[in-house]
Amino acid sequence: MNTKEVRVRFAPSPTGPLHIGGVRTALFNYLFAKKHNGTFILRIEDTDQNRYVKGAEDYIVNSLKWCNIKIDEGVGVGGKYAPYRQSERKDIYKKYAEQLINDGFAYYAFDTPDELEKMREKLKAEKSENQQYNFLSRTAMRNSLNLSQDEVEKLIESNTPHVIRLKVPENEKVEFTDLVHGKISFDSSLLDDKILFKSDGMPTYHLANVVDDYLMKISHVIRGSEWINSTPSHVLLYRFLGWENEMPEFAHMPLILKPNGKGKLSKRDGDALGFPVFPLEWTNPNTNEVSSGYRESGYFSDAFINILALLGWNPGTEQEIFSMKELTEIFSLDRIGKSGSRFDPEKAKWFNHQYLINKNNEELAFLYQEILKEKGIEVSDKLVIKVVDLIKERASFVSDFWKQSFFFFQKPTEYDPKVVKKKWKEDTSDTMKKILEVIENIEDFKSEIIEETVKNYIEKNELSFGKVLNPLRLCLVGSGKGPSLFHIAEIIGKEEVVERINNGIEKIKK
RNA sequence: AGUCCGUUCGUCUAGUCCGGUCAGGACGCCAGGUUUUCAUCCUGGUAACACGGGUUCGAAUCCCGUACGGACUACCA
Repeated sequence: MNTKEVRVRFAPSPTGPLHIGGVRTALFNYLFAKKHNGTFILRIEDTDQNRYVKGAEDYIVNSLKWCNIKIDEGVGVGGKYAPYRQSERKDIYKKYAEQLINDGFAYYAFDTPDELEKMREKLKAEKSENQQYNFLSRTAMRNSLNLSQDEVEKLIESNTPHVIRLKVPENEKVEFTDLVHGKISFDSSLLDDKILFKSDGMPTYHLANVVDDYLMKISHVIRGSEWINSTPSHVLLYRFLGWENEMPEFAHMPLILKPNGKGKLSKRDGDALGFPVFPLEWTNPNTNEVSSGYRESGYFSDAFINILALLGWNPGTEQEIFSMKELTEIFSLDRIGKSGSRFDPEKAKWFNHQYLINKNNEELAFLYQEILKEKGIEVSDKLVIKVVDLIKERASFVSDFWKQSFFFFQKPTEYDPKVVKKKWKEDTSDTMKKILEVIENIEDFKSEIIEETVKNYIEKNELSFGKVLNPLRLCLVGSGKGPSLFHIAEIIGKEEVVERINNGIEKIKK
């Protein structure tokens, strides 16, 4: 391991919302940085003007904020190596591209899209192993390797569209050590002459990311494994630019796969998979299509982070619940797995449940109050706290609270027919009438006292618990579910209990 | 098609580097227990080393091959 300062970057392109794979990449970078007292940088790779999506950058920043992934340096916060938006660094890249040309490692290419297509078709027809622009095919193309210097100058002066390509050598072994996968090697003959500079005056990702990583003194490049195949081109760039000794270390993380089996998870999956792929809800600015987010679906951000942290990484212990702080203390790259993982919505739910039951009642009540207000229910925080305490173990999300507790706030409007059929017998009305009397006589309407009184009555009259308590629950709740009947009774109060029993006697008929 | 990467219960995974406990945990599912009910909870159960060779006293672990999966092969990142 080297001892240089850890500086890592998360470098998304603003072509749309971040999906959970992107968030995980950001998270792993962040955790690695924090673990080593390093710096986490956000760099926006907006070199493709055509794919730019309005609002995407804000979305990325907001997502990281929600996740509690704090940006030390970069877009939105600034820093020593500003600007951090590649479109604003445009001029920097040109210099290096020209340096590569002067040193014989790159060249101008004037081929039109048409000509490129013809070349590929021709090679295909010849059953050539690949149709790349490479050491073989470039000899027949319109580029500065084949044209005279005069011609090249003339073409450039007359503003002929052109690109700058990397001159990839033939038959060289290009190797790098990946911190996740170990040594990976490629034969340079299989690499294509990557475009470094596009005809629109923008660099491509390949040039820009190498230049920026070097200038920003990035120590480790942690990214998805879809980048493995272009890494040798990057290694070549570091070498040709004379930066091989300062080259960052690479760690390629396994991809997050679609749960149905096929392929990597993609932004375009939206809600098609039956679970959100985005951290925050996203409205496509072009189509106005809305895709759901984890935040809006009721996930706590700390639970969400916990879920993501364990996708493709594990600490080697049996602990599964981790705070962000714990993660920053124990995270390490060498415990990142090699194979892709599928996201399991069921387990995600379980994680949220764990976080939910560990939250304090005040916080949950505060969140639940918003829902109650929307339903036009105005009740005291004190009451909601009591309710939450009784029902939180039965929920995975705050949004589950209503169906677990509506009966605290309103009378049942219907009675579950199945339960009615099973529990409401011929003589139940009479039993309820008697229970009603018993309840009406309770002075101190506390759950323990209600329970004691009712149970005493049952025993004294040789009734069974089920025969009394089940119909009673039906009256109070409308179904056969819910927390302790006596707790419910205490919270809704004697008057309400009496009213609901009367309603039940009247409305529930055999 | 080529290149690169990968493959342990249905899913997330431990164990692999440094061969040697009935291959461990979690989610899910199933059963039992607790409960006035439902849920939670507790206990138990279900279920995996892709395949074939080799090396070895012994292989999930090392080597080779096959199969399968994935990524990449753009003037996208």
